[in-house]
Amino acid sequence: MTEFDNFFKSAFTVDNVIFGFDEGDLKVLLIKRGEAPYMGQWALPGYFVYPNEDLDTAANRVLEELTGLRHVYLEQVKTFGAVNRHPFGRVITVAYFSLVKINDYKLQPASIARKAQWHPVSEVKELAFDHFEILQSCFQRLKSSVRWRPIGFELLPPHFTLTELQHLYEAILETELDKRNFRKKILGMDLLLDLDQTQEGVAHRPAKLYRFDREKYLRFQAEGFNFELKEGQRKEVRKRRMEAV
Amino acid sequence: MTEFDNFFKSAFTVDNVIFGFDEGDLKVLLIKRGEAPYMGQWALPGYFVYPNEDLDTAANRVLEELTGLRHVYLEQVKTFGAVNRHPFGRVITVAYFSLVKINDYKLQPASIARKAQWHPVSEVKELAFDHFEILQSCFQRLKSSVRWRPIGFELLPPHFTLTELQHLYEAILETELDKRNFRKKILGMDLLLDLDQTQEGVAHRPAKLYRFDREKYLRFQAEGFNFELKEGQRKEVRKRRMEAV
DNA sequence: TCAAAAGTGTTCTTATTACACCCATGG
DNA sequence: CCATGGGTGTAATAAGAACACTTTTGA
Repeated sequence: MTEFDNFFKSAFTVDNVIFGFDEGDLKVLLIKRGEAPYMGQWALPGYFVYPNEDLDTAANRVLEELTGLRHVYLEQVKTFGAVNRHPFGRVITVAYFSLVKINDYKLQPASIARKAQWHPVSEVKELAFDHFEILQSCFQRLKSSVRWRPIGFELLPPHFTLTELQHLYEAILETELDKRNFRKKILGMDLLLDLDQTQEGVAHRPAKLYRFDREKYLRFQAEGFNFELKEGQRKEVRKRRMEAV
Repeated sequence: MTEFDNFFKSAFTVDNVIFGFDEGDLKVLLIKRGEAPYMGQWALPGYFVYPNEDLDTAANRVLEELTGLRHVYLEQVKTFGAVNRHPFGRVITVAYFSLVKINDYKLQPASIARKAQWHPVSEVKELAFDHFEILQSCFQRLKSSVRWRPIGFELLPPHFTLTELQHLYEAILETELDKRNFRKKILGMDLLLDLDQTQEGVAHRPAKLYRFDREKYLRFQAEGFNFELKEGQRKEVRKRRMEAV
């Protein structure tokens, strides 16, 4: 076993791209680093994985220490391991993204959280380490995941309007969707529960409130359900597709 | 920096699910382990990542040492890091799959390759470490990737018939495709170059040979091309989909 | 009564599916 | 002349895309 000893000198971390949705914008929770390296720069929340800790556990821990949230949607995206990506030595990082209801988020007292702040994804330009690249990868993955699984709901409060849901999809997919077509499709999926309630205190006709019917979704999944939300196609861009059978 | 020293005691490997296509079957290249742990069991080719080596480089190295092949399609899939997955200590592994033209493969003299062998993916039941789980993940990823990018060609010789291509898709997607619909779609994508050649030495009408027009694909990509090959739908299974705009 | 957002149907076009026969070749 | 796989078209159905006006509420 001694022949392998030289390999047991590296470390790995998890980094967590925590997405939230607020004021019509997709946001990401960043931390202002209080220590070297990259002191003073914004970075993704992340930490070393403890020796007795699984990767998913570590990602959940990072999330919980920062936000207090548990049982949140979490997806492993990609591992980044450029040789010199970390000044302390060889450190590879496993990138995750998670989806939180932004109003559930309470700043935790942990020191790491002292300088945490939500940033619109579209406005983030630079981050510590290779975190900007990680953010890009996770955002791309979110875009694609959201079209195949009904995970968008994880970003909304339990009760939401169809317009809120549409704005969420528009923010993630970076496109505009047609209101009538969107509603037709979403309601046609039969995954939203009409709560027979309406918004209150809005200066216009109040919208109906819905919630995601998770139980029904699980049943559909068991039957081979296929959730698919396509990217909006700009009229000018003719799409080439190949679909066999 | 000493506070982190305890973290720099782990290692990471890459494991490579090398897919090939032969005799109508999707195959995976496995190695019979000649040393502990799991001596005598079939395993995925993989090795520790060297301290000065990027992850992709390591995956390519593992592939080249075993097959002699370079410049092969390679895709990172997922990182596996269960605490006790490796008996030597904390070792996480970054799983890749690669696609090779099985006839290009020549067994390399490297000792690691001494017991390498192609196995039909569908017949693999058990592997060393958590490699069976890794194989499953990579196979699922291949299934999904092959529908979105024209990577199937990587598994075929440079010149192929439409029937060969169809069989390849059928093997990967584990479904049957309709010959006429398949051809209509594939040819309609305008990505195959008719070589004005036909098969020779077959006891039936010889099929035309095509090759993948990579240059045209790159041009299409630049223009926002969208390659999409859908899963064949069984008639009995009604598909539920949601597609907005 | 106005502003603001909610809500709603139809038509057109495109893509998918299902399906069966003739063709060219080697043995 | 037969066995084998190659090659082809059309019609029916389903999904996607485009598009504009009425409704409800609070201020």
